Order: sequence, then structure tokens, then C-alpha cells
Amino acid sequence: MQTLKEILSAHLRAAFQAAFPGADLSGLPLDALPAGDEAFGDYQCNGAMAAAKVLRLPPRKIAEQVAARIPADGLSARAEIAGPGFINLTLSESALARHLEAMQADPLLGIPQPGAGQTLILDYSSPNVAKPMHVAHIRSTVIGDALKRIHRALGCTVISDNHLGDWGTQFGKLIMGYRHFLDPAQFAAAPVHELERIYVLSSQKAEADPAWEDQCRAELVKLQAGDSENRALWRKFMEVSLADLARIYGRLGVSFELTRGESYYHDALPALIEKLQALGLVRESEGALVAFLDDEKLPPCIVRKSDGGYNYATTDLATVFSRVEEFRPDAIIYVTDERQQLHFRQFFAVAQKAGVRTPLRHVWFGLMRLPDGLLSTRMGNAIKLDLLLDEAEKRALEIVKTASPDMPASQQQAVARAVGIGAVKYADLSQNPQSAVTFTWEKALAMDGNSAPYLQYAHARIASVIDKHAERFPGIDFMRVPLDLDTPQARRLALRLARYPDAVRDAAEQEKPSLLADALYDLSQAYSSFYQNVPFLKADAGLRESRVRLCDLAAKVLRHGLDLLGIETPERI
RNA sequence: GCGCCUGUAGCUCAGUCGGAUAGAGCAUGGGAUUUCUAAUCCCAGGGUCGCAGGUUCGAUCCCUGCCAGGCGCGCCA
Repeated sequence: MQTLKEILSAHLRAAFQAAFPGADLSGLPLDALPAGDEAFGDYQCNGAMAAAKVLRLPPRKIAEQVAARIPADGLSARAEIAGPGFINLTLSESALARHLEAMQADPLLGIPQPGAGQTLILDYSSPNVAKPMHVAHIRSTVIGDALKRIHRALGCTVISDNHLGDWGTQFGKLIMGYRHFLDPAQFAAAPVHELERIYVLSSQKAEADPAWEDQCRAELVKLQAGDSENRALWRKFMEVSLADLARIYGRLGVSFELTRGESYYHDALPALIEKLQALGLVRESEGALVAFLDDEKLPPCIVRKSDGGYNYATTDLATVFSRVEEFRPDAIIYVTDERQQLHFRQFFAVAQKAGVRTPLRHVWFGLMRLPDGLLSTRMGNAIKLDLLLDEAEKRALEIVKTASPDMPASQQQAVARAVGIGAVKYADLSQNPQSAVTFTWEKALAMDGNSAPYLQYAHARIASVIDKHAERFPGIDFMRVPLDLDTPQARRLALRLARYPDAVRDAAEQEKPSLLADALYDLSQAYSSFYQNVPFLKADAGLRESRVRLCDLAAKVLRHGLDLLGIETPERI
């Protein structure tokens, strides 16, 4: 169904056209926007000011002409002109109520389906294997997973692919480390931690000792050339790493349609190089094979190293060809940190020259750092993701125990998991992805204010209201009573609910889950205020059902929205 | 040196194609619970939007310069 904003915007456009028939108004911002201040109305249009130059008329004059022609279908009760030429729209209460009832009856909750028929490949998380996940890895994972869910909600077919770093330089260092530093007992007990330990040792030695570094490189070349001993070690590393990753993804509730690491494309690399050569896109330079991108004003892109090995750009190119051929996607989106912007511009340029027509988009996010510097495995100051999640669940459990002492212990545990993990994910998702994140325990574990637990708590209170209504008034179906937005709090809540479908679409268009998180937080605040100040179950029959019905829609939207962020909504907290 | 990004309340951050009196959370101060879950609600204080110009009826937003910080710039990913 159409969103409220779409309906109002269409009305405004029609009114502009009717008022100024010959004029070319395309490209002007004539849309309805949520009013900046509720004192001005529900939605506003700033188009009259923008049109003033084109029409060469005073904006207030234009606004008057337009306001007089807004279709009278009962949706907007008032259109008023204010200031330099704002058109302020106030909706009729009953029309707003009918719109919400339609949303409530729609299994899609009124979310439009612009993505229907489209296939999207989403590449995110993509950790290097043989290293434990640290708090910084959560950004790509959680943002990517939310984008997948959001695009799906808009009708897209989304294939998520975890493009593991399972074939790169670290394996040379790991193989050397394994042979020289391994503690077998530790490896048996906590394999990935032991791999990290020997990796750090081996890397540090490589920095100090060029001979060691050369040996690491040689072991990598042997591995990539198919040496059986190194391949066996690689398989061992992969086995323990994949098991550990699966466990972490399970905790986070994140899943992938495909997990194709760099190694998956290894056999395709020589043919890819031949193809690039045949197209004349690459040439030898200082022993390496390089694509020069002078026309694009980009630095050269190496596709084969002077030692004959391949790098990131090579596998990325092989990957894009494979994906295009196998899935025929309408777009491929890569979610990585900001440091890779240049790499993606180079790689996209080469891919285009090599004939890739599929739109490729790089969605980057800001680095996560600690208050006193960058997180780094090598520097050993990285905080393990498991530790963060453990702490979050622990703190959530304390809260659940005090809030719901009578709840069975197993349920308390389950709620604490949902709340703790939700808090950590939300801390990341609610922030503009592109701003840098300074990790603090306080922020990552926030459980009041603008946080997942606040939203989950609001939802749980609604669920409880609905259950109590069924208990106390058995046989009364609130869905048969029309919505009545009879208080300012109800009206405010109604407007927030009506904005939800637009928020989902905005989040997808801008690839920013934070826009959805913001809208949900706004909604929860409106709900909490409604809940605190307007009685439901104690209201008179009729009004009571109408209010419970509004609660029901709020619960549905919260549950749906949090699900799009990958956050669970327990029925009780 | 070149490129990308960031600079908004004490702290952490929003700010919708340029729009009305720049908003939240945390922290601080005050108030609300015989009532549907107080992880809540209501109220208050707190700002030269890094600095200086420019464009515009109107700039936190666009342009230029400067200052401060982060990241990147052929064989890492």
C-alpha cells in the first residue's frame, strides 16, 4: 500500500500542477515532510519557496494557490500557509485512523514493495579466519545483516555472502607459527585463541626478522600452489575457525545464504588474469601485473604480485564475475570499513572496464576505535566479541532478575540473552554508520534511554496490556472497534506509526539502519508517553478497545522494526 | 604532497532533496507509583553548530580558505 507521505506528496504534486498548468515543476522538492514542530501541523511542504524562482511569483502567493487545490478526499483537514510560504497540513483524525487500520490489516504493515523482482547480493562481515572476532567486527556484521533484512522487507531477494578472508597472507604466518610456537594442549582446548597467539608471535617475528618474513611468504606460495602438507594445515585452521564463527553468528542471530571465502575463487584466478590480459587492461610493471587507471584518475591496481601470488583485487574481480554469472543480480553491495574506499573505487573501475554492467556499491562505515587509539589484533588491545556479549548478557540478567523475580530462571536467561545482545547490536545500529565509533563499555552496554532494551521494554509492556485485556474482557475483540485518536498522546503515536513504512524505505535508500532505529525510538517514546498518561484497561468500554487496538499496532510495528534490525522482542521482560 | 572522512550541549550522538524557536540519550536539579511492568513518565538548566569569508529570501547543511583530528595513497586486506 501507499505510505501516508506518498499519498500526501501525490496530492501536493497534483495541486501544484493544477495551480500552474504550463509550468515545469519537475525536480522541485514538492513532497510532504513530517512537520518540524507539531504546532505547525502534521506534515509540511516547502515546495512553494523552491518553486518561487521557476514561477517568478512570491512564495506565499504560490502556497495559497496550491493550498486551495489540494484534493478534498478527507485526508487533510486543513492546509495553512505560514511564514515565507510553508504549506502546513493537518490530517483529519478519522482519516489518520482509517489509514492505520489499513496498515494493521496489511501483513506487510503498509511497507511498499519497490524491490519486488530485484535480486541483491550483500557482501558483509567477511572476517579473516583463524582470528577470534573482536568488537570491531561487529559493525560490518550487524549493519550488513540489518540491511539484508531491510531490503527484504521492501520486496528484494537478497543473497548474503560471507566473503571470508581465508586465503591471504596470514596463512603463511600461521603455518610458520604453527610449526614453531604451537602449544598442543592450548590448541586442543581453545583452538582459535591459540591460533591468534601464534599468529601474533609470528607477525611480530616477521617484523623484526626479514628471513622469517620471507619464509612465511614462501609457505603461503606453497599453500596456494597446492602443497599437500600446507593444505592439510589450512584445512585444520579452517575447520576450527568455521566452527567458532558459526558459534558467534549463532549468538548474534546472523546467517548467510552463502559463505564463499577467497579460497572458493582460487581456481578461477589464472583464467581471470588471462581475460584481463586479452582485454588489454593490464600490463607488466616492476614484475607485477597492473591495471593502470589514469583515465579514472586513480592509482594503479595490482592484480598479480611480482612473486606470482594474487591479492585482494584479484579475488574480488573473480568474485564479481562469478556472482554476476551465477545469480544475475541487479546490484552488489559491499559493506566494509572506510579504509577500503580507494580499493573499491579501483576494483569497480577495473570490473567495469572488463564488462561488468551490474551496479556495484560500496557501503562503508567508520572505524571503531578505543578512547586511546585503534583496535588491533597485533597490538593486542582488541576486545573479544565474546567478552562483550558475555558482559552484556550478565548485566541484562541482573536487570531481569530484579524486574521479574518470579520468572522461571530459564526464561530469565532467554530474556537476558535477547536484551543483552540487542543492546550491543543497537548501540552500533543506532549510530550513523559513517561516523567513527569510539568503543566504550558504557555505550555498548547502555540499557536505558535510546537503547534496544528501552524499545524491548516498551514492546513487552504492550504485550502485557493485550494479554490482560484478553483475561479481563474475554470475548471482546478489540479489532472490531474502530481506532479513535482522542488524546494528543494517541495522535502523536498514530503519526509515528504512520511514518514507519517511510522509515524502512529511507533506511534502504540511504543504506542506513540508523534511520530505522531513530524512527523506532521516536515511536517508542511516543508510546511510552501514551502508556504513562492515558489509561487503557480502566477506560470505558469501546474507548478501551480502541486504545488497546492502537497498542496492538504499536506492538506489531515495534516487533517488525526490531526484527529488521536483527533484535529480538521478548513478550515479557 | 594528493585524496576521502570528521569537528554540533559537560560526555556520547541525531539533525530528513538548504527551511520556522538546532534536537535526543547520559550526567545534573526538581516532580510523578493504593492504578495497564518506574529499564518508565513529566518539568528545568545547559549551544559563538571548529574559525573566517561567499552564494541565498533563508546556511549546521552548498562553495572557498584556514585550524584540529582520523584514514588512505603498487605488490596487506
